[in-house]
Amino acid sequence: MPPTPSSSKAKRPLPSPTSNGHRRQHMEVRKKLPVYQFRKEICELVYQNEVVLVVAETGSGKSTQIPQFIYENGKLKNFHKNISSANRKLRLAHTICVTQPRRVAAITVAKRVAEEMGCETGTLVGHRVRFDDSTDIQGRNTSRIIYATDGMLLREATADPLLTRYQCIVLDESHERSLQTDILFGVVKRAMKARTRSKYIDEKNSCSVSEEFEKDKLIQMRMRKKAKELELVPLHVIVMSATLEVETFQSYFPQSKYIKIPGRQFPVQTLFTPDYQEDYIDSALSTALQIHKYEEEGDILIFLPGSEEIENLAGLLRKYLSEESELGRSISSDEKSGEHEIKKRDMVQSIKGMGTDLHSGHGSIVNGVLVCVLYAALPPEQQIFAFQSKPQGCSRKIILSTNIAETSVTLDGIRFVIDSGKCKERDYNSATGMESLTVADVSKAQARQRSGRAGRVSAGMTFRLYPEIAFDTLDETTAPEISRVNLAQVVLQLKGMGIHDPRSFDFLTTPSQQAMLKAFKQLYALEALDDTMELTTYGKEMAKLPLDPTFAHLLLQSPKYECTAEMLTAISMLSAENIFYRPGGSGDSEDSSGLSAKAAAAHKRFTSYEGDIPTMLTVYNCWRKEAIYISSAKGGKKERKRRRMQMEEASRKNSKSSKILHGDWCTRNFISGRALARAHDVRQQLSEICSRETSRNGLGFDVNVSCGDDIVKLLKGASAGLFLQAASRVSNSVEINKSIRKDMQKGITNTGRGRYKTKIGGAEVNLHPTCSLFGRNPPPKCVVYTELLVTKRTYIRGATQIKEEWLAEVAPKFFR
DNA sequence: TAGGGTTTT
Repeated sequence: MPPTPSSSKAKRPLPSPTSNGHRRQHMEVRKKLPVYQFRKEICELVYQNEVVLVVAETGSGKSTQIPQFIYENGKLKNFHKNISSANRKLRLAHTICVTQPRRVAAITVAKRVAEEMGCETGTLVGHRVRFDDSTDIQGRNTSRIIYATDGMLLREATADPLLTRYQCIVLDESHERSLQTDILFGVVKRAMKARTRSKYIDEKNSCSVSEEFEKDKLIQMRMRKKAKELELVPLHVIVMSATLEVETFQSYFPQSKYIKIPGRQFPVQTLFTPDYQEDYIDSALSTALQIHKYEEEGDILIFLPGSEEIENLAGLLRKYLSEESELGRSISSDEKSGEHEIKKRDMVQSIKGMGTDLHSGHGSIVNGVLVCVLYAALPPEQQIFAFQSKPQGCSRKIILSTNIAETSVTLDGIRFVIDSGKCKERDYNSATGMESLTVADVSKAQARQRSGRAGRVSAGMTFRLYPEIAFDTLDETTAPEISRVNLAQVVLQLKGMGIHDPRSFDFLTTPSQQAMLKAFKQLYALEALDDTMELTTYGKEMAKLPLDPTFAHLLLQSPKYECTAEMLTAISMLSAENIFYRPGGSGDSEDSSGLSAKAAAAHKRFTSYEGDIPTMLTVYNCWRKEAIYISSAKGGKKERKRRRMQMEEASRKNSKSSKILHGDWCTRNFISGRALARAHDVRQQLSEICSRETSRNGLGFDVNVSCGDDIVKLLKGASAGLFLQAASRVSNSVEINKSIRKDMQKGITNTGRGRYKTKIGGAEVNLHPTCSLFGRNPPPKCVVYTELLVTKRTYIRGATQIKEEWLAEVAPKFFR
């Protein structure tokens, strides 16, 4: 059996659950996993210690097996002998919660474990992710092993900081150091300290003396008292990590014990280039062609930083593969016949039944090689080529991917990895408050992770497009996300949990004080915090919303401007991934350039003169009017089947009307169906929270208040919500006139310029080309925006036109 | 005028 990382467990064909025979079969498979031999040792460690660190490489089976060992061993349950029968009835602290950084992993691993245990998902084993909670279907509290996203457990901790339901928390994939996992570390430690029966050694006690810190100590004492009253059993924590970063975790949990479990990987030979490469695209191209020429079989995975590089290289590969083969053929025939003519023939064949009319370029075979691209912004229909097995007549697959293939998805059959050594990295400058996304060197850990992708099916090879001395200079690990983002939402979240001073929160890696301060300032400006940095009533409302503070404020301002229904839609759409699908590509194939024109034309009908907020409304409203969609957000298999039938029925009924199915509507309009569906789900969740009574932890306002066609109300609402992010056009007349004259000479009539200066901060920014205002002539004098990001230039996105004088009206404290 | 890695509530 090849080693398989956790997230793909459920993809393997499995016998159907429930029968004893099948359970036995599963048992055989389980016994072969490296982790199985350690089951007794693991259980003993967990039983005797409150924190256990498990270091296990890919393919050990840790994610699926360890929670089952703990459950089956049952020793932890013995703690319950000591608790009162009343609490036993409450079923407190019976459950094991395993957190995952990604939704898909939580769902698929839960499914796999349920199959191994011979039950349906949602019974003994369940998953809990946003919009999809299988543990909620058959009455609460049935699941004893819950796989949840770490964000979901974090939300739960807001209402229940003691994590009363759980006896054991397993923090999986800790080495990834995602924002949510990192916060969860502190939250779990807090609950553990309150529930422990032994004295907790607190290494942080001596270093902080702030008043808030004293308040936090008081709260900790109260939590301890409550835990005692509830007779809560001690909380056991298992930290699972794939790489050896034990020291970091051990100094964080000084009382922890640690166990190392071998993984199951085939050996991967690593090759470096002798010198630094000037152009990694060119270098990747020749490496891939050489592998293809000299190596018998095995698929190739190439890691590149972004979609642009990927589409470029894909175009080059297709071109060279067809030409080289032709060239090779003509040279060999040349030797015999002396002919020099290189025949040009169309070598590109479409795979029947796989491609859509739209994007056949992505799934095409060139001389027996399937070149496919993979990045998150690519619609799922386009991504499938990378996952499907090779079609007939195809001997090799070359996949070009971003770091999505590092952790988020698994690809089968990879024997060769080509690593550019580059990735796009998000960073945050707390001095300017600007986020950036730029090409950076990968870390050693990342490079190893990439190499590992070649050793899943058999021994593999990895080709690093940089010299070994360059590898030695790389950072050991990537900086944790918490040190690279705007912390406003983190601070709001911690405040919402009743942590008075987030600066003294027990972080695994404490973010910079400057970044913290910046977040405080932003929240203060939004009036979420008062002069004493205490959460205001308004701040408490903001914390109830699963949104960035900017969007939370935008939504909470909407009732005042009578545009709640509209803002709900706009925020849901803007906080989703890219709604508009723009077929990428180098433009070297006619196919792709024609497609981007088609997409642009399709998008044009949604474009509003006033900018992105009204544009998003138009897309959503058109979709509601023209497409048939039934949400599949909640419910199990049966429920989904029922909904699908409902949708087909609706489609039949609507056959006479102009309504079409969701998928067709999205394809026709070059809209990402997944993003739109998600936006719809987000909208439903937000409006549920908004309309729920305040006594039930809601916000208690009418979500149906609409401004109708009164766009001024909407734009004023946008001004009030986004006043911190306003910018006015740079009107350097000399400069503008010069460029207009130049354009006129070139015959360009569209002389609109989208250059702005932010009202607060005074940064020079540009309208991002994906803004609906991009290209408007003349561009608006003043805009508000939802995002500011530095890539090749400093861009604002989500821009909407406002009137400058409104700012004084909506935020008099800031503008006069 | 010219373009965004990945994730989550």
